[in-house]
Amino acid sequence: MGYTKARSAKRLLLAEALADFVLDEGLDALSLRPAAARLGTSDRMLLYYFGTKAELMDHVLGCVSDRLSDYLASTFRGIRIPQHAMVAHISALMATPEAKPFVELWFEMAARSARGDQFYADAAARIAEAWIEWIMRSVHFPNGVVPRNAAAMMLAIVNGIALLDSTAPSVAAAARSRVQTVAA
Amino acid sequence: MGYTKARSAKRLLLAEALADFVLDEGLDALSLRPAAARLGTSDRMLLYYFGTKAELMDHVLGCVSDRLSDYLASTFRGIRIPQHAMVAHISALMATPEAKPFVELWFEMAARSARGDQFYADAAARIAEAWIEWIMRSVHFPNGVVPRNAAAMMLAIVNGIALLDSTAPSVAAAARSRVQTVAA
DNA sequence: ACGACACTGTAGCATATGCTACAGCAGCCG
DNA sequence: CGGCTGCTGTAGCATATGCTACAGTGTCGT
Repeated sequence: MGYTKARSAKRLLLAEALADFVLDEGLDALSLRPAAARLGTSDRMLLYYFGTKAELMDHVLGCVSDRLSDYLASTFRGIRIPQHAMVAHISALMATPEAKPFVELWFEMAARSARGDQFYADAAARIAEAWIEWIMRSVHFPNGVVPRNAAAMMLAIVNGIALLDSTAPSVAAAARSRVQTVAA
Repeated sequence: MGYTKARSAKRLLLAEALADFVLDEGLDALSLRPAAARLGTSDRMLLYYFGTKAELMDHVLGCVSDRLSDYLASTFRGIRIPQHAMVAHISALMATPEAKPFVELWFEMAARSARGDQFYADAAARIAEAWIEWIMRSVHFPNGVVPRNAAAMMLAIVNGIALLDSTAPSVAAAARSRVQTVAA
C-alpha cells in the first residue's frame, strides 16, 4: 500500500506533464515514444505506469479537465456579470492565450465525439457541464429566464464564435460586431 | 491532351468516391490502402493518379465542398426567411441526417485548422464563406442591420449548437429552447 | 547476506502507413 | 511488326506505433 501511493504519485506527475504536451501539441501528437522522450523517459515507462495508452489518456484528460476547472475558478471574481455583457466577456476570455490550448483541445475532442468516439464523448460532456456551471455562477440572470437554458445558449454562441475564430477570422469578427445584440 | 482528359475524369471519379468515404468515416479514416480496397483498387493506383496523398486530399476536399454548395443550393426555396426564424431553421437543418456528415467533417477540419494546419485552414475558410453567402441569400434582413454581420452571428450560433449537439446533447437542447430569444 | 520486489533499459514483434522500384500487359501509331 | 505509352499488380522500403519479453539494477526487510 505504501508502494501504491508512490506509484499513483508518479502517475499523477507523468499525467500532468503529458497534459502539458497534449494541450499545446494536440491529441494526435501524443504517441508514446516522442512524448516519453520529451519527459526524459521511454515508452516502456509510460506503459509500466499506465498499462495501456487508453488508460494513460484517461488520466491525462482528467488532469486537463481539472486544470480547466481551476482556470475557470481563477477567472471568477465574485461579481456576477450582467447577462447582456456575458457573451462578449466569455468570448474575449476564450480568445486569450491561456485559454487557447483548452479551446483547441476542446475542438479536437468535439470532433471525435461527433464521430461517435464514446471515450471522448464522455470527457467532452463533462467539460461542457463545467462550462455551464461556471457561467451560471458568474452571471446575474434577470427574473423569468431559466438560468441553465440561458447559460447553454451563451455557451453555444461563444463556442460558435471560437470555432469561427479558428477557421474564418473575418467571419468571427463580423459575428463579434453583433454580440451586444444577442444578450442570449 | 486526350489522355489528360481521361486521366482527370478518372481522378474526379476516384475523388468523388473518396469523398463518400471521408464524409462518413472521417478524415483519420482515409489511409491509402483501406480506402483503395473499398474502391476495389490498390493504394498504388491512388498514388498513380494523384501523385501524393496531399494532392489526393486536395481533390477530395474539393468534391466535398462542391457537394456542400449543391446541398445548400438544394435547400434554397427562393423565399427569404424572416431573420427571427432563421437560426431555428438552420439549426434544424444541420441536425438532419443528410447534413450530419458535413457537420462532422467540418468539425474535424476546424480542429485541424485551430491547430495551425494551413491546408485545412484554407479549406475551412472557404466553407465558412459558402455558409455565409447562403445565409445572406436565404434571409430577409430588416433595415439597419449589416447582412454579413448578422449572417456571421447566425452562423456562430448554429455552429455552437451543433457543437453542443455532438458533445452534450442535453446542453444543446437547453440552448435550443432559447433560440427564438436570440434573433441574431 | 540474501531473496523478494519495484523499477528501468534493450530488443523485438506485429501492424500500419506513405511511397517507390520493377516488371508485365494492353493498345495505338509508325 | 515493333516500339512507345498508359495503366496496373507485386514487392518492398522506411518509418511509426502500441505493446511484450527478458534481463538487469537497486533497495529493503529479514
